[in-house]
Amino acid sequence: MTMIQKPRGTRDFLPDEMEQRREVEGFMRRIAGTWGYREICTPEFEELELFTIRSGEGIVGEMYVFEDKGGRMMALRPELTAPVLRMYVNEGRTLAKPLRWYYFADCFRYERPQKGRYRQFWQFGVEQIGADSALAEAEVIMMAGEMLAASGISFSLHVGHLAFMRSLLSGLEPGDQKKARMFLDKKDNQGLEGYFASIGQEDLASSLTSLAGCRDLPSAFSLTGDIPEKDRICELFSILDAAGTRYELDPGIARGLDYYSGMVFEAYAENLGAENQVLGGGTYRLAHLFGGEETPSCGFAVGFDRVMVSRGEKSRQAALVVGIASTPEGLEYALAAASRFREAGLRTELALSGKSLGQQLSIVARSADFALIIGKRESDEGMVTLKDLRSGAQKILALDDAIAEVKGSEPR
RNA sequence: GCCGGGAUAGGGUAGUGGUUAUCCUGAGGGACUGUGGAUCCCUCGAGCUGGGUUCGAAUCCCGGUCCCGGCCCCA
Repeated sequence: MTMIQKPRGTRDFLPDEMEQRREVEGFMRRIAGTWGYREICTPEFEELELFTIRSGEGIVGEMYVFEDKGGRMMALRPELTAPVLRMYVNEGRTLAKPLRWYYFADCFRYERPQKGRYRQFWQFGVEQIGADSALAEAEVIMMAGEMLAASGISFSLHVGHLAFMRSLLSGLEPGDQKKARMFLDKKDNQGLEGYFASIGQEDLASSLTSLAGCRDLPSAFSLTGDIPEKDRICELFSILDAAGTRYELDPGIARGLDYYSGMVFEAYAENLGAENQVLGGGTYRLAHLFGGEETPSCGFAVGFDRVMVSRGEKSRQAALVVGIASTPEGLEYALAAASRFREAGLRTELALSGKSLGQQLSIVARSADFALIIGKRESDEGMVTLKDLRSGAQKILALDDAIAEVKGSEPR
C-alpha cells in the first residue's frame, strides 16, 4: 500500500503536542493582552505584489506563488508584517494611534527544511503603529523579552540601532554598503576586511568590526562620534535599563533590510543549531509602500516553532479525567450525570464499549483519574459511585458531592 | 541550490547476500456479565520508492522521495 505522505517541510501535531503549543501560545497571548495589544487576522494569501514591493522580486522563488482562476498572481503569506501594514493602510488609518496589534498565524516559505525551519511555520508577532518615541521602541523590546521568558526558553536578547553602522558607511557607494551589511550580519570579519581592503577602506573595516564588538554605548559612540540619533538612542537604552530588561547591546545587528529605520533587535535561543534566531524586529517605515502616509512603526515576530523546539519535551500536568462505566439500566442516569460533570468543566468520558462493568472499568482506567459507576442501584437511589482510580477508594455520593470531590483533587 | 549522514510494524529497535526477519512497546478482538490498568487466548502490523547486479537483495550499486546535520538564504 502506498501511503500519501505529508508535504515536505510540514508537520502533523498529535494532541499531546498541540496541548503544549496551545499552552505556550496562551502565554504569549496573555502577555500581549496585558500590554494592551489586541489580536488581528489577515488572509492566508495575498496578492504577490504585496510581498515583492517590500522584499523584491528575489523572494518569489522562496514563496508559494500561484495564479488563481481569475488570472491574479497570489502568494501564501511568507510573513505578516506586510499584510498587517496593508491592512492598516486599507482600514486602520483613522483609528486612534498608536495601534497595538498582535497576531498568531502560520506562514509559508519554500525553503529546504531543517531543524527549526519548516515550510509551514507559525509566527507570533506584534506591530505597534503610529508612535515615534524611545518609549515606544522600548515597549516592544520589553514585551519581547517577557514573552520569551514566559515561554520557558533560554535566550539572549540583542538590541542594536542601525544609525551606528549607517554613520560609518555613509561615505560608501550603496552597493558597498550593502556588501558591508552582509558581512556584518554574518559576523564574517575576515570577509569584511578582505572586501574593504580591495576597495581601499581598511580603516573602515576595522572600525566596523570594532563597532560590531561593542557592548556599551560609550565605546560605540567613540567610533561614530556624536551622531544625530545619539540622544534618542541613549534614551531608549536608559529606559530599558530602568525597566530592568535583560538585553545585550549589539550595534552589529544589520538585519539586511532596507526598511528598518532605527532600532533593531533579535533574540537567539541557546540550545538550537544553525537556526537559532527565535525573534527579530525593529523600527520600520512601510505604510507608504502600500499607499499610506509614512508612518513610524515597530514590531517583532517570534518564530513560534523554534521556541517549541528550544523548550523541548516538557512534561505537562494532564487534565483531570472522569470516566463513566454504566450498566444498561443506569445509562439514562449516567448520561445525565455526564452532562452535569461537563457543565462543571470536567473532562468526562463515557466508556464507549465493554459489555460488563468490569470491562468498562478497565477501559476507563487507562485514561481516567476517577471512575463514576452508575448501574441500577445508583440509578434507583439517585446516587453515584465515585471511585478514585489512583487509590482504589470508592464511595457512594450525591451527584453534586461527587463533582465537588473530583474538583477538589489533583490530577495524577 | 550545495555538502554529508540516514530511512526495518503506529513508536523504538536487532541482524545476516540464502528457509518463515529479532526484540520491546503499541493497537484491535475475545475470555472475564457490579469493580479497575492485571492475566490468558487470538489478531493486526515492517526492510521508503523505482531501477540495476545476482541463481537469490532488506543487505551491494544508481536515481528519486522524505528526514537529520551543516552551508546558502532568512522577509
